[in-house]
Amino acid sequence: MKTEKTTLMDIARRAGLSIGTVDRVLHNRGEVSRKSQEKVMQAIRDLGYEPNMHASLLSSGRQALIAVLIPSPASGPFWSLSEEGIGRAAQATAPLGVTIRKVDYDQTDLDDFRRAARQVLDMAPSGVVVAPMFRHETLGLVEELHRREIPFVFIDSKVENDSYLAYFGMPMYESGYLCGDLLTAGHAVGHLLIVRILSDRHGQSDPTASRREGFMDYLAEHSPGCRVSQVFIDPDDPAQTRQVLDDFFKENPEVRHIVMFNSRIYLIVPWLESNAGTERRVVGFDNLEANVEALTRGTVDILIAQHPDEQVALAVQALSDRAMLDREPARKDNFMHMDILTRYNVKYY
Amino acid sequence: MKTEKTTLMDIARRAGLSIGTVDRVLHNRGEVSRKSQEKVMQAIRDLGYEPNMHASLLSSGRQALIAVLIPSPASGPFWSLSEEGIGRAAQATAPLGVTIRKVDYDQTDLDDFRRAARQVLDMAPSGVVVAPMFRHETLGLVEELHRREIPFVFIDSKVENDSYLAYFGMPMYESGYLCGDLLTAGHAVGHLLIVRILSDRHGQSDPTASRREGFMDYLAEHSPGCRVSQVFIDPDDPAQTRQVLDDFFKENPEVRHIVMFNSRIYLIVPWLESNAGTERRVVGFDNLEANVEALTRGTVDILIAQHPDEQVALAVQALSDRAMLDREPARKDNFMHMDILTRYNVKYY
DNA sequence: AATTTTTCCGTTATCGTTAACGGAATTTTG
DNA sequence: CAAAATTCCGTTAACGATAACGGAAAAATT
Repeated sequence: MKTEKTTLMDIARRAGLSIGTVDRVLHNRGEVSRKSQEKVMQAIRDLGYEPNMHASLLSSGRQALIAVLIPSPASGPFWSLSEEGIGRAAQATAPLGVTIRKVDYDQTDLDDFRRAARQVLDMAPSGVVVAPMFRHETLGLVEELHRREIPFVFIDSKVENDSYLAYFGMPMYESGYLCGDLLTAGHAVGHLLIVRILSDRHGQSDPTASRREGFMDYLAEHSPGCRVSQVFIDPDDPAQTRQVLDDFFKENPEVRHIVMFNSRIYLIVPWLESNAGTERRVVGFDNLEANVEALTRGTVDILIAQHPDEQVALAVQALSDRAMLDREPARKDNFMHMDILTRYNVKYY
Repeated sequence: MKTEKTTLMDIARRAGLSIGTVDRVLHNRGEVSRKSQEKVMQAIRDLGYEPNMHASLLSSGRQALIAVLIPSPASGPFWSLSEEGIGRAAQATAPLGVTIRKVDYDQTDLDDFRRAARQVLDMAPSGVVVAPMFRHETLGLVEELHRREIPFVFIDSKVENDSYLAYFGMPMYESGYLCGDLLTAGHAVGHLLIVRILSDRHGQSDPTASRREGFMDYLAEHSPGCRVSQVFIDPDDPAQTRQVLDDFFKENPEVRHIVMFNSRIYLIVPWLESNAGTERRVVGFDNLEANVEALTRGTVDILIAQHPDEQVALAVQALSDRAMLDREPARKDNFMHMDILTRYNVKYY
C-alpha cells in the first residue's frame, strides 16, 4: 500500500495548472477563473489531498495569542485550580506557536472586570477564553469580539450570545439532581440542611441557583416529605458561621444531612470537626485543596467536581485548533464530567 | 518584548560556525571537535534555543507507525470500548505523521497471541501499546522489543519488566476498596453476594484478584461481621446463571447487596429485572454499553469505570511524542481515574 | 617529505506551503 | 484601433531544519 502523500504539486499537475493557482483555490483568495477553480477542486477530490500542516505552519509563520479572562485566584480558591490547566494547555500548544496570556479580575469588582476586558481587547488576541461573572459586561465584551471576528470560548457558564465558538462547563441542574441522590444515598430523609453564603441571599444572580433547583426536584421525586432548612453564613466571619450552625443544631439536633451548592464547603469544616461524634452525611462541590483535605479526613463524604483545569485546557485547545489549523470544535456545547469524589478515589484525580 | 525565535542560523553565527555543525551537535552525530561542540552548546544556552518542530518534521520527513496490541472486541465487549480511543488518538496524531495499526488477538487463545505478537514485530513499528493477557508470552515480546529498541507502553495491566516507557491503568486494589465503600454506602452489612465467572474459579491469573482483595479489606475494616457468599456463573449459559441465582436467593432471601469485580455485571441483569420488587444495591465495573443501560434503568446502582479509551489514547500519545518529538512522558506509572457512575451522571461520560 | 587517512566543517538541495511579484492574455475604455 | 485596465496565472524566494556531499586542514603513515 503506497501511501505517498499527495502534495500541491501533484494536484497542480493533474489540474494542468501551477501550485500558485492551487494555493489560491485552497485559501480561496480569488484571482482564479471559474474553470480553473473547478479543475483544481476536481483534482483535490480525485487525489484526496490532505495539507501538510508542518509545511503550512512553517511557511506562513502563523502565530496565535490566546487570552484567558478569568476571576483571579485571590478572589477565592476555586479559580486557582484553573492555573494548572492553563499551564498544561500552554505546554501543549506552545510548540505549535501559541502564546497564552492570562488576564484575571476581581470577581466582586465590576470595574476591575471592565479594565480586564479592555486589556484583552487591546492585546488583539486571536482567541479569548471567558469565564463570565458579570452578565451585562460580558455581553458587551463578546459582542465586541464578534464584531472584530475574534473567536471566543465560554467556560464555567455562558451568557446569552450565540456567536461563541464553544462552551465547556458542568450541567448545573443535573449536578444538583445528582447531589440529591448522593446526599440521601437513595433513602428517604426527614430533614436536611442547606448552607448558603450570606451575600447570595439577595444577590440577583446566584450561579448555583439552577443547581439548587435540580436538588429540590430530586427531593420532591424521591423523598417527598423532606423538610429543607437553610442557614446563611458569612464567608469572612468564622465566628458568625459557628454561631449560626450552633444555633441551628441546638434546635434541630436530628438533622444528619448537610449540603452546600457552591465550592465552599470547607467553610463549615471547622464547625463539623469540633462537633464530631454524630454520624453525618456531608456533600459539597469542587475539588479545592481545602475541600479535598476535609474529604480525606472523612469530615466531608462526597465532593462533586467539575475540574476547571480541564475546562480551561479544552477551551484553549479549541481556540488553538481554530487559529492554527482552521479546525472547528466537534461540538459547540460541551458538558463535562461530574466526577464523584470520595476519600477512596480522590487521590487519583 | 521582542520574542523573535532564535534559529539555527543565530546560533551558528554566535558560535562562529555553520548551521551544519550546529545541527551535528544538536543531534550529537559526531564529527565535531570538542572545542566547537562547546562553543555551540554555549551559544544554545545563551540564546535559549527551541527547535522549530515544523521545520524539523518537514525536513526529516519522519513518520511513525504505532502498533496497538489488545484483545479483540469479539472476545468480550470490554475491549471494544478502546476502539473509540484508538480512533481519537489516530485523529490527533495523524497530522503529525503517525499511523496507528491495531492488532488484536483472542484473549483466550495463547497461540493467537503469539501470532499477533509476531505480526507486531514484523511490521517494525516505532512504538507498541500492549494490553497484556498472557504473562509469559508478553514478557517474551517486550524483551524482544527492548532488544530492538522499540519503546512500548502497557495499558490495563503490566508484567514484570522495567523497560516500558509508560503504564496507564487503574489501581486495582484501590478500586476494590472503593467498591466496598460504595456497595455498603458506609453502613454495616450483614450478608452480601459476590458473583464470579466460572472460568476464573481455578484460573491461575484472575486479573480482578487484587480488586477482590481491596474489597475484602474494606469489609474487614468497616463491616467486620459481614458474611460474604460467592456464586459462579457461566457467561455462555444464561440458564445456568438464572438457576444459580434462583438457588442462592431461595436460601438467602435477606441478601440485598450484590457485586461483581469484572466488567460483566450485565450478565446478571436479566435475573435482577425478572426478580424486581426487592430493594437491592448492585455495584459493578466498567461502562460497557449493556452495563450503562442497566444503570440507566436503575437495575444497577453504581459502576466504577476506568475508561479504556482514555488509556489507549494516552498510551498512543506518549509513543507519538517519543517517536516524533523525542519527548519522554512526564510520569512512567499513570494511575487513572476511578470514575463513579450513577444513573444521574452517566450521560456526561 | 610525500602520501594516505582521519578529522572536522561549510555548502547546498530538499521537504511542502505560502504569498509576493510580474507578465501574459483578455477585456474595457477613449 | 490603440491604450489602459482587468483578469488570471506561473515563477520564485522565503520558512527552519536535515543530512548528504565534498573539500580543507590536520594527523598518521610510508
